Amino acid sequence: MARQATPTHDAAHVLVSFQSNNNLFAPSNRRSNSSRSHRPLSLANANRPPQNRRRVWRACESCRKKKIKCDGSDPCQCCLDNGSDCVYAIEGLRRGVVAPQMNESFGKRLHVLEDLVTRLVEEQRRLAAQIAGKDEPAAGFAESNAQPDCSLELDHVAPQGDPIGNVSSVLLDEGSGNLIDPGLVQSTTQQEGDSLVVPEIPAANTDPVVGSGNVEKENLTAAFTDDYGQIYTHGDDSQ
Amino acid sequence: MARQATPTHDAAHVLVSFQSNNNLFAPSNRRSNSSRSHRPLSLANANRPPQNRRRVWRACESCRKKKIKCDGSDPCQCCLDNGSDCVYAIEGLRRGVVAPQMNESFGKRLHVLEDLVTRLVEEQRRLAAQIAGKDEPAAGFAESNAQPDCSLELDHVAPQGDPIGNVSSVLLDEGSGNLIDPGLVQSTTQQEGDSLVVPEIPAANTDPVVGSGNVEKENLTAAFTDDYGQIYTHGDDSQ
DNA sequence: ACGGGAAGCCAACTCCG
DNA sequence: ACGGAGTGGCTCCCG
Repeated sequence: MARQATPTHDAAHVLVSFQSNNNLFAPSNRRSNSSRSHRPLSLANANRPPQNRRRVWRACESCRKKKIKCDGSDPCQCCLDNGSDCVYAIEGLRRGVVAPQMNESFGKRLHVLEDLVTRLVEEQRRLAAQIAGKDEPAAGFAESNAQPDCSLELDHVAPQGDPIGNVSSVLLDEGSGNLIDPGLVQSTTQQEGDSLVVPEIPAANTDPVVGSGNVEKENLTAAFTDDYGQIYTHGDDSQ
Repeated sequence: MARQATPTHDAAHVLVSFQSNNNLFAPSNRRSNSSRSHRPLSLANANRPPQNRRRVWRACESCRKKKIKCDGSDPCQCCLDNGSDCVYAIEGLRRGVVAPQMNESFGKRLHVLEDLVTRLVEEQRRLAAQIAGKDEPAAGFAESNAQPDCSLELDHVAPQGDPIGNVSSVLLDEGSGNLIDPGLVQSTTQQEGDSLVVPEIPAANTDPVVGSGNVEKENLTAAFTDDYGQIYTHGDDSQ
C-alpha cells in the first residue's frame, strides 16, 4: 500500500495556488450550475489528506503515454522541455459522455435504416426477378444503370459482448408513414454477431465471389461497420 | 461539504452486515480487485450523517420511474406489492459512459447506411420505372408485391446546434467495395436541416402528395430520425 | 522511461423528503 | 410525483 493518505491536518492555501486564474482545469463544463456540493475545490480549512494532487482536466498525449504530470497548457511544459509536439485529443471525443439522447438517437436511426435496407433489398430482389431474363446484367450501382443483382448483408458483430447492439425491426405504418415503435426490443441480445442477414440472391448475374477477403466485383457491395468500427462488406465474415 | 471521506481508521466488520450474503449490491463487478481505497462504504463508527442510505446497484424499471427504493431482488418487494411486473434493464445498458469510439462508430455506420439507402432507393426507383406499366401498382412495401414508386428522404435536422451530427456521404469503392473514408467531415455543420435528400421521382406513377403533413399513400414511405430522435417521414418538413 | 495502481473527478443512478 | 442530495468508471505518484 505504500501511500497512505496521511489525513488530518489543514492545507487550504496550497490548493488555491494551483487554481491560479486561468481555467486549465474545468472541462468545457456543462453543469457549471449549482449542486455538486462536494468537490472540495475550496475545502477551506478542512482537515484532509495532503491534497496537493491537482489534476488538469486533460493531459496531452505525450504526458498520457508517459504517465507524467501535464500542466494542461497548450504547449505543455513537458513537451516544451522535451521538444516533443504537444497535442491534445479532440475535446469532444474525450470521456464518453456524449449527450445521452444522442446515443439514443443513433440507435433509432440505425434501426430505421437497417429495417428499411432490408426491405429495399427484398423489394429489389423481387423487381429483379421480374426483369429476370429480359435485361442485360448491367453494371455499377450508382452509375444510373439498372442493377438487378443486389445482395447485401447487415452485420453487427460485437467482438466482446454487444452492450447496445440490439437488432430490431422498426415498423412503418403503411398509411401514415409514421413509425410504429415496437419498443426498443430489450434483451434480445442475440449472442455475438447478431445480424440481419438478407439471404443471398439466387437470381441473375451470379458471381461466386462471396465468402471472405475482398469482394471484387463491379456490382454493389454494401459496407457496414460493427460497433467497434470494423468494416464489413458483402459476404465478408472474416475477422 | 456535508460529505467527507472520513479517512483514517479501520472498519471492516460493519461492511459485512450490509453486504449480507447475497449480492444484491455488487454490480456484475469488474474491478472487484484491489484498490478503491476510498469508497467510505464502511464508515464504521465515524461521525457522519445517518448513512443508512444503502443503494442497490440497480433498481427495477418500475422503481426507477417512481423514484422509490428498490430492494434489488428479482421480483422486488415494491412490484410484488403493487402487482406490477418487475423488470430490470439489460445490464449492459446501464451506466452510460459509452466508449467514445462507440459513438464514433455509430456515426460511421449511420452514414454508410444512410448513403447506401439513398442510392438503393434511387436505383430501385429507376428499376421500378422500367417495369412500370407492365405491372399493376401493387400495395404495401413489405407485402411481397412489386412496388414501383419508392421515394424517400433522409433528414437530419439538428434543432439546436448539432454536436456530432455531421452528415456526410460515404463513398464505396466501386471495385473492392471498401469504404473510402472522406475523413469524418468535421464541422460541416450544415445549418439546421442538413439532409441527404433523394430527389423526387419524376417518373411513372406520379402522385402529388408531397410537401408536408402526413404522407398518405400506399407506397413506401421511409422514416428517419434526426440526432434528437425527432422522426421525419417522406416529404415531411413540418416541425 | 515505464507502469502498477492510488487519487481525483464526474456523470449516472438511486432514492430521500 | 419528483427535485435534487447523495457509485462506477475512467483519467499522475512513485517504486
